[in-house]
Amino acid sequence: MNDDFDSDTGDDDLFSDDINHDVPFHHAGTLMELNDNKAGMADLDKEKISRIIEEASKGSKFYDHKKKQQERIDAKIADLLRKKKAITEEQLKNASAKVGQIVRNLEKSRDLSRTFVHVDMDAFYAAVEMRDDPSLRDKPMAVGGPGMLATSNYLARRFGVRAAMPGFIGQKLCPDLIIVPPNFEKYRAVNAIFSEVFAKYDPNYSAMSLDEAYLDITEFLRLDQNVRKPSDLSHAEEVVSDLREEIFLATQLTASAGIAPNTLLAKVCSDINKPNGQFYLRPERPVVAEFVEKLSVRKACGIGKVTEQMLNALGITTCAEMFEQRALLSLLFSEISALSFLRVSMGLGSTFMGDSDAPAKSVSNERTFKATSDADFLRDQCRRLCEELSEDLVRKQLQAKSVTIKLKTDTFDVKTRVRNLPEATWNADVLCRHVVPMLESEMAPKRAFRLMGVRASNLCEKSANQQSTLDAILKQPSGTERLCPVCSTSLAKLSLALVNAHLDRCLSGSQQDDVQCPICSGFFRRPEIEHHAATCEGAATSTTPSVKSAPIRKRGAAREDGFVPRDECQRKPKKQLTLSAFFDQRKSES
DNA sequence: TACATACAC
DNA sequence: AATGGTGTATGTA
Repeated sequence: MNDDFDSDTGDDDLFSDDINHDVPFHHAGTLMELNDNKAGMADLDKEKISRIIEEASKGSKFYDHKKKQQERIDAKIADLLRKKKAITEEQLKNASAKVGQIVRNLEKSRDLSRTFVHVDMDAFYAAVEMRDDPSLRDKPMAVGGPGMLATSNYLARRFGVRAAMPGFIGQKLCPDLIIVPPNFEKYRAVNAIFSEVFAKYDPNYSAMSLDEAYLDITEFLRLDQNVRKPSDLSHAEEVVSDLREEIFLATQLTASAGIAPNTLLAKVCSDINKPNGQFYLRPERPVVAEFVEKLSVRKACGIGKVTEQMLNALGITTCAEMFEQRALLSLLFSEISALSFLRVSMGLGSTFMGDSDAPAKSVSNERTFKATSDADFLRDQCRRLCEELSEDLVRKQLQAKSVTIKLKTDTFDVKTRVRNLPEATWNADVLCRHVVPMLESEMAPKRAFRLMGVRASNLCEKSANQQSTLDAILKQPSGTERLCPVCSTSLAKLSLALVNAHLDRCLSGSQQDDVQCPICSGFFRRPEIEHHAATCEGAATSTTPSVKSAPIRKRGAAREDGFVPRDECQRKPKKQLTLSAFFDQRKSES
């Protein structure tokens, strides 16, 4: 058992380890290589799969961009190795002493007293689809669209088909692959069910996405009075086994879990016995030390593809190696990075859970489209993005003091331009007035874009101001031009009650199937709109567009596994309740 | 401050 | 026909 967390002075072999000094870089494999850092993909024919992916990608702009990107990373690595070469023994020795002190302090801060669980639903979206369509159960399938796959079932993974892979590549890897379009309403409903189970074990559980959450079950374990049958399992294991069983009973879906004394380790552990399994890491220092020693650095949350390559170039693949090189790392990387490496290599992680309702720092809206340099299209797109962003801001009761435009060229290069606003706003027109000029100064006759995005930042909570804003609208004498702050349609012809109804609806976010009446701007369910329109049209004096052309308010198309589109992963609508309450109050006043 | 990069999901 | 969207943190100049 290597138990050298305490060793404060650097290892002697730091000085003798010249193995990698002269190796330029050795990031492994081909450019488009399969990412197999994923459950269910350990023992497949990586060579063949990578070749197929490479074949399908070669020559594309995407591929060229990846190549350029990799060249930049290689240059960074070369830089790193040059820096390493320039380090003297003297410097290393000093660094060693400093790092030793930090290690001692970190060690003193180690807390093994709490029990964290990371729960991860197995191939969540795919599992839901298979549950509801038995004909899919014995077939390789994935959830997503032709553009991008959100997740795949375990059969498909055997072919190398995985999340974040475009559908057409998936088809090449697995000609029989069935691609099922996502149904987020359903996934959210399922999530709501097993979230109740989470809440039973930890009312403060922290959801990372629709299929993943952290729980701190310390308190639950303390209070748990259940008499359990004698078994080999520890209390924590029994409890988590129960939790997974409850999830299964409630949803017919399996989950995997990791149990550990901090969130970092719990996350790693949930992957070990996936699918439908759990792994318990006993909260004892030697156990943690041994576990972490063998761990690939890539498994740690926060160490991604690029950092992994840099560490690999330094001869570091495991956490044990990372710990050995702690002095070197403290010289080559920023303080923050070096510290986080050190914590990972010591098996330290967060022992409290992130504030689940921390205020958002930014809100954004972006969309990919067929690459174009058409100025009118781009301006139009820009306006649309601003309008949708505005809705989002109003719904969240946030105003922005800065706005950023993001543009991706047809060659996949990304540019962002930010502008500070004279005053905080959520108004679509104001956003647009600032964003469009930034867009225009990036447009050039030969430059085509494939994505545009708008981001609001420097946010301030606007609950107090909200009242005055809405008051201002509502208090305008009827007959003057009143515009809805959300959808900007004129509310001039509406009675106060109808204005309220409109705002209430607009602010709380309309449902997918709702249709907005082009005449009175009210929202109606599809079955009701025909009837409503007839009456409304009869009452209206001006000529009106046909109901068929009424704007159908649609949420963005949905994906999974992080590509949860707009609004898919929202927190509980706490704010909306207050807002509705506010309107209810107003309605009763009038 | 402004912008780019890395990362998670 | 052809590689996503949302959000946070960090590095750098």
